[in-house]
Amino acid sequence: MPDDSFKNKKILVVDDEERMARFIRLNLEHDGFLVIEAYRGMDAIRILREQLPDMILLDVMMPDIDGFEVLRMVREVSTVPVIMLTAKGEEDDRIKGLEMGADDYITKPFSPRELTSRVKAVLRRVEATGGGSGEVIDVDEHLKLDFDRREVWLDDKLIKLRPTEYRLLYHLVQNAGWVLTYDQILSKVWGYEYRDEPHYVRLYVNYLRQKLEKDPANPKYILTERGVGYRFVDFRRKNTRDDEKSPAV
Amino acid sequence: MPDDSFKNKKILVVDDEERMARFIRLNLEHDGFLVIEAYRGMDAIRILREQLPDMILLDVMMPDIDGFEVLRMVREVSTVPVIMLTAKGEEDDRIKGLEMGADDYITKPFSPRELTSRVKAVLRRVEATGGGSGEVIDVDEHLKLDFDRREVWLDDKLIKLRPTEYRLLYHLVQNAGWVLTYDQILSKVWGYEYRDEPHYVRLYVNYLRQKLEKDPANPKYILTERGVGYRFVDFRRKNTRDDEKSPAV
DNA sequence: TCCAATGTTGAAAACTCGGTGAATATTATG
DNA sequence: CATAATATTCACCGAGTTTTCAACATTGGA
Repeated sequence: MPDDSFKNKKILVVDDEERMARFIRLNLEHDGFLVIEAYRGMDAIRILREQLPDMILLDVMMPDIDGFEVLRMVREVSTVPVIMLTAKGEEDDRIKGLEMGADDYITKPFSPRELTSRVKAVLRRVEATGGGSGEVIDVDEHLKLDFDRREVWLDDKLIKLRPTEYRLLYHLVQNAGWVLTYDQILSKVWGYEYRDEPHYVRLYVNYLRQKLEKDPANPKYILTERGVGYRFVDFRRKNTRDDEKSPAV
Repeated sequence: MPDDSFKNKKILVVDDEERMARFIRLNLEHDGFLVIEAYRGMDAIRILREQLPDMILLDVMMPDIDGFEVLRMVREVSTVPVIMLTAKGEEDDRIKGLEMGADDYITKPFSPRELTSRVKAVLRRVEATGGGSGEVIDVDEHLKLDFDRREVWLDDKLIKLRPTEYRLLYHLVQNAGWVLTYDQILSKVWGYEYRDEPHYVRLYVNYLRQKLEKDPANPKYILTERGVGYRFVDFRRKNTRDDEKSPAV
């Protein structure tokens, strides 16, 4: 069965070796993806903003700006799924990449099959969690979020958020409807090494509630999951109950 | 950074070469994992049921039953994360494994660091995504479970579960149709040092029944197995062999 | 029947959460 | 470069929830 459910997904390939970038592009195009190539980290960031790709394939080893640095810059403005391309045997790179927010990694050299299989797996995973991006997000009639412009509007008033508040809100909203654990929030917003400081999360959730909630004591947007973490209300709620899903026996 | 967050995770190593299994065990134990060895596929399946490991390391190349066959059998009853051990260069094996539901693969030969890195990475990944298979679980027309979202629906009402109740329900449902002993439940839900506190299990089973069962005195979902433990009803095998004991409501 | 295993109740202990304010670090500005 | 403004870290408390613990009631099977 030809799996064209990913047709026209836009994929940005970042690799300084043009031969490799070309190789990847040909394979992905063969499977129906739209592919953009970039040969330097700076280009990648620019293209990310201009083209809003659905995924980034990112080589770790690059001259001027390396893959991790690019990943860091990407993650400042986007949650687009990223697959790192690492050299064989560089376990540290892979771990580091995952900790820094990459979604998966592929070890060079790899086969066309492996490439597309990983790419599709990550897209499926992300799609399932609703990793939308791009437009203004209408949470409800009062609250509107524009992550591209880094703006938060509450009843037509522009709310000023501090950087950490913004990052926290961002991750909560990107996972609206799903519970994020303290661990997850801390490692996404503060960094992996802050995993045992759940206090920060409470504090900043509190800040956000003071700024966004009509009645901060009875929050409507950021809900607490006692003993676990927090979840942003599922404002997308489009009958996720019983859509078709192949039973994975 | 001494990362002992995976301490006491139980890992089943399946490899017909005892030297290799031993090598893996020593390395994993050095990092605080509990390791069980199996040298044949059949043993693996049995141990999976008895010991409920948190992860399986599975050699592909084995005499009587090969790794893929074992993986198939594992996936029939469990979503436990599986890492395949493949020979160098056998790219097809890796792809096949991933497609069959393996979570990662490690190419032989490998270094101790690579081994533990991969194991931890997969555990982290699984932990982050709740380990669920991504589907809403329809127990019956009344009870629906969404472990991804940490939601329990009873007749379209969202049921609030406390963290321990949730963990207990999770493990019971993960093994629906199978009896879990007090020992197994205690070590999964409370930690293995609680093995002689069976009354905790009774207490929390009671809590769950109060919240989920129409008639908590005649439970339909969480069944007691006198002298052994508890069993979540085998909701996946509907209408087959219903003749055992189904008291008319 | 009797007894061990299971179910139920309630109160104490431990922990989580929201909230405040001060100390420290970072960034912007004259 | 010094200072002010802003942001983050950290310590602490009361209220409320969850877990632990113990005591008692009930059940099912030899």
